[in-house]
Amino acid sequence: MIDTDELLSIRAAELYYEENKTQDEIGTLLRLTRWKVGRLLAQAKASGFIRIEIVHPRARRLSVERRLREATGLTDAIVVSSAGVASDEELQSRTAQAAADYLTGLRPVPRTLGISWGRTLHEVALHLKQGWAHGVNVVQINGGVSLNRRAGTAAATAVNIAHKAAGAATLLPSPAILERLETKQAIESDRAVAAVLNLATAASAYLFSAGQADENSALVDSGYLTVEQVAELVRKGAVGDIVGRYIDSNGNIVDPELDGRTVGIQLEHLRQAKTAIAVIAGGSKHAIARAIVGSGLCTVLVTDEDTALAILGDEA
Amino acid sequence: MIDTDELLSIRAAELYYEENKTQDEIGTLLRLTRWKVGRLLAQAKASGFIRIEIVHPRARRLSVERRLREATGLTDAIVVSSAGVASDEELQSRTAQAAADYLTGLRPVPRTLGISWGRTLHEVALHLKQGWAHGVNVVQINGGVSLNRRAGTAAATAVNIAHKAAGAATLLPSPAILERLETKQAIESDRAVAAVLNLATAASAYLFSAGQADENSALVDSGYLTVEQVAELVRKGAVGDIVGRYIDSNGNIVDPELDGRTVGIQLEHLRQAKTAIAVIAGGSKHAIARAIVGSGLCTVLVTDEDTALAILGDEA
DNA sequence: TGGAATCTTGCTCATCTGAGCAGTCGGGCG
DNA sequence: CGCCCGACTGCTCAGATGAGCAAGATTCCA
Repeated sequence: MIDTDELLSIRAAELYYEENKTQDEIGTLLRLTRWKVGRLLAQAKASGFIRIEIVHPRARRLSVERRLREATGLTDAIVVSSAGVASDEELQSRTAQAAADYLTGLRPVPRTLGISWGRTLHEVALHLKQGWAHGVNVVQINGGVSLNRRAGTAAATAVNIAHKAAGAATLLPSPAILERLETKQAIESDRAVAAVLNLATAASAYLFSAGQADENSALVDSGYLTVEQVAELVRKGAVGDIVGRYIDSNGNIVDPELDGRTVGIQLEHLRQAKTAIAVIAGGSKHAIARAIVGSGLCTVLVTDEDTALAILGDEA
Repeated sequence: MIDTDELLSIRAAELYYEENKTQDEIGTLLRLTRWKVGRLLAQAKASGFIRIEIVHPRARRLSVERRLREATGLTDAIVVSSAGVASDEELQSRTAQAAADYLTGLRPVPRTLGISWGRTLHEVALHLKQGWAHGVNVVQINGGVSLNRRAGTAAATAVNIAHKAAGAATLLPSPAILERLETKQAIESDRAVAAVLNLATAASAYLFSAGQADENSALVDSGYLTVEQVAELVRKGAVGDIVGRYIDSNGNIVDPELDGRTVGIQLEHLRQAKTAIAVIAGGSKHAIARAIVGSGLCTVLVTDEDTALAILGDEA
């Protein structure tokens, strides 16, 4: 009987959703009352036999967002759908778009926005529309790329975002990581750099991404770290970096010595920020995303469905 | 504006389907009238952004069935959903189940059912429930397996189906293909064999599957044909076999000489049958399925979604 | 076997939704 | 400049649907 009911609910669902017949008609066809049909349909939905998917690059997964907010205490969560996505690039592009949308709708509009740099942030900048805000000043919160061909992308991102919001960009004129602690301290005490760091500390909102801890890290690409150094960090428990600082799965600094040579705001500062928006997408960033959210490094997370589910622990 | 509308329709769809809010509530949230929301939703559906799938082993695709009936003139078409299917075995099992269901519901109940044999038919027999009908006699319509370890499955299938319907099974005591034409003629003129063939010709309904033309064919497995012989048939245009007879994509016999040595009812007879149910599943049988349906060799097709779409020419 | 507890069924009623229609807006053309 | 056509909007109204309820069926013990 229970088996018969299940089969009936499937037949009813077919007629209802595929043939869009009315519950009444289905009742006639299946020799049931329309109430029974309604109940079968409800049962089919409850059992998860009916899957409704919104297939669109800008579709979000509100139910996952809600679960994330409830499970983690995030102020806000934006989860883009992975439905019908072929490549990781597509996923990152969708997520960047969503971050741009979120930033555009953010109220109150931040007077000063602290940003990191990287491929993701660059893409967010691209997706922002001219005039997305008026008079938002942008300040870099960690040392930029300056060692090789990538020189300038960090600056470009900040300038781009500021420009589109009719605001000014303040760049942090410093490498991300210095070789010697003394050099780092010297740079930080330089008046120009110190001023930028002060501004960064006073930002009304932060926007940043994160990097996975492997040979494809942006810090390796930029020449700040070697593949071997990253491997060593992984051995020590690193899952990825955020504003240039490597953390483990609990959100703790993995290598204090290295961290001491890294220029930018402190993680503690991010933890206390009122608005800290993390934008993280892609299969390789599940671990770092989980670490960031788990240790309260952001108040808002913009990510893709798979990453969100990984954070929630629903391995699918 | 058109872009804005699309985005709005996605937002509305999220709220409607994921959060199941009422159109009214969505209207309030999005600052729209509820009629506008209704229209956005309709638009989202029409644009195909909303995909509703019924995920269940016994789910059917009624819309595809209808298209198939209309496009081919089949009396009936049963198409099982491929949603969430991992393996070809799963697909074949679902299809066999559907065939069993169809047979059980078939009206008028056939007095005599002519069947072929093979993995698919065997599985259909397994899925039939004890007492699926009362007093249906089963007769084999083509020569059975008898050369090797598989001996007996053909007979078992027929006996099983008949037994579960409280009827009698009549076996065709002959190999499928004979080496010499004379032997075949001799066998056919044997009184016992001729009687069975007569009975087969008079069956009120037929149920059969089909085999693809490659080295995995059941006829190769059973030792009736060698891999080389099948390869040769393919060269001549064979796409598969039905009741032991190889046909090309137009439904014509590929090798008349071979066909002359094959024991069983004629294809012409199947073409004229009032009820001829073909059960065909799996990616490797698209070509033979298309040939059978295209040349009117069956009046009812039970198959999987992918095969059905292949027949319709919607390469997905 | 009796009887209570639970589940199922068919119903009423309130709400939700889609079809169709008239008023309104905007843009193109005389 | 004004008129007309088409698209869009908000509405009425009827049909479709879900919540809640009471009666009937079923189960499960004692």
